[in-house]
Amino acid sequence: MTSKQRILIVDDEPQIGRVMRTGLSSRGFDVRVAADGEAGLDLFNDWRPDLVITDLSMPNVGGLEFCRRLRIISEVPVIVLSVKNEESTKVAALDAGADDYVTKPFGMDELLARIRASLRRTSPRATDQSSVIKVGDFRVDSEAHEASVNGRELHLTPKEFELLLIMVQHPGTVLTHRKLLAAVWGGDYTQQTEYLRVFIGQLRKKIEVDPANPKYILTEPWIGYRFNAGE
Amino acid sequence: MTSKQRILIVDDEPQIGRVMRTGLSSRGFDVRVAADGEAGLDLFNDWRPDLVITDLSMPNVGGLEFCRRLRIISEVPVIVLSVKNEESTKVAALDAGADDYVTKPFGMDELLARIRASLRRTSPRATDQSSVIKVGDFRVDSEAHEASVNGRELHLTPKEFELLLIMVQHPGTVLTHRKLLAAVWGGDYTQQTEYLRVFIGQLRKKIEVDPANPKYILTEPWIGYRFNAGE
DNA sequence: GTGGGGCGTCAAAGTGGCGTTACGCAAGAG
DNA sequence: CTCTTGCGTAACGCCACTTTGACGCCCCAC
Repeated sequence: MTSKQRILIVDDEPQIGRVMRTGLSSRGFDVRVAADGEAGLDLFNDWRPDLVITDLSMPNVGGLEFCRRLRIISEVPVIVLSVKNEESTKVAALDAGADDYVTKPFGMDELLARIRASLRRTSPRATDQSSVIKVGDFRVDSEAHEASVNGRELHLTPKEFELLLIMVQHPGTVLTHRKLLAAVWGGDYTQQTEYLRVFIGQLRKKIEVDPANPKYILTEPWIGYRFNAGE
Repeated sequence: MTSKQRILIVDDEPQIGRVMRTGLSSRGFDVRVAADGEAGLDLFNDWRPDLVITDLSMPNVGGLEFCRRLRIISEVPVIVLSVKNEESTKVAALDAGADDYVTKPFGMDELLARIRASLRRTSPRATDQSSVIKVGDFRVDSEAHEASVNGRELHLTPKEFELLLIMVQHPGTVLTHRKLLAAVWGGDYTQQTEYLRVFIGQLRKKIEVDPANPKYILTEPWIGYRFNAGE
């Protein structure tokens, strides 16, 4: 699995930092908080985050100065938060190197969308928009419909591919006949377990080292199948 | 001295377009205006601007649909303007591919600062002004609507040309039926895969050495096509 | 020991995507 | 008006994939 995207928050108000930290963490980001510009620059150098969010008004090194100094050492995307809605302030922040300026109060969904937009520019393949799933020995690209095990390319038919896709999306858990059938063939086919017998068999022939003793797709009798990604 | 930076404005309200045109022109930008999404996409292909500003609510192809279709063919920075201040609208626009979202009414200075911030990200590729794309054995001039393979001039119809243009812009990647249809025929034709069968066939007859064994346009069964530009 | 149900395998029959060809229609040129 | 050119549509054969049915194996209950 690709490692989490890192976001550095620079804000001197502890409660705001905490709210944002939990909000962003729950969306799969790795988040750290610095209390002022100095600490922010230090932490940036040590931790090398993928994106920086900073408040404009801070003690010691203010937001503007922070942006300028950060821009000298990095081109990391920066989003500035502020209560000020004056045009001159926005212009100053953007010209200091900020990529975006968001006025408080703001919604978490908007902030997340602006984060996605900024990350899209600098690390196009690393955002959650990416269609590639890596788990264990497997790599599956749901957009290109490509899949591989331990680097070996697989030539899968559409149904085989969808079946594998569901499995890599739920590694380690038991997938019932019903769930698998509904996901691949649609809700009207939840009784047709014979489809699974055939297609699981073909999938095993293509992905297992020894199809007679499967290590990836395990049978859970009377229930369904369990996917073990390896490692 | 490099030539002026080009900005395309897509807006159906003439007076707004005119105001922004004069405002941006006086700051040294080369500005053109398109009245709706269709015209915007056509003008984009011909003129290859460095940045696009679009209104969200337009007749025919709306701002969201415009963003999505533009994103298929280009990574150009896009700023969306709108009177709507709802968070869900902002999120939809940003996730449709917009880089920034500005709520009307807005100040010209702020817009200019946001334009500078967006251009800053892509400015190193300022030579992208050229409308000529060279990749592998292909050379495509989107402004002159000329294309050639290994120096051999191609006589392509408009649809054939647009199809080839999308492909040379995404060499090596899988282009789904849906994407190709949306890019060439528009979002209402994403089911008409028979169009692709016919036009891909005609394109192959014109660009492939052996159309029966294509080396440039490879078919990815059930998914779409992959363009291989050749070394 | 015997029988039944779930599971795996195989192959024939059916379905549907793809490439190809042909034709009708509309728009523009002469 | 006629001719040309490009676009949309339908039909057909080929072939890969899906569906279906048949059969054997294994486990477990009886």
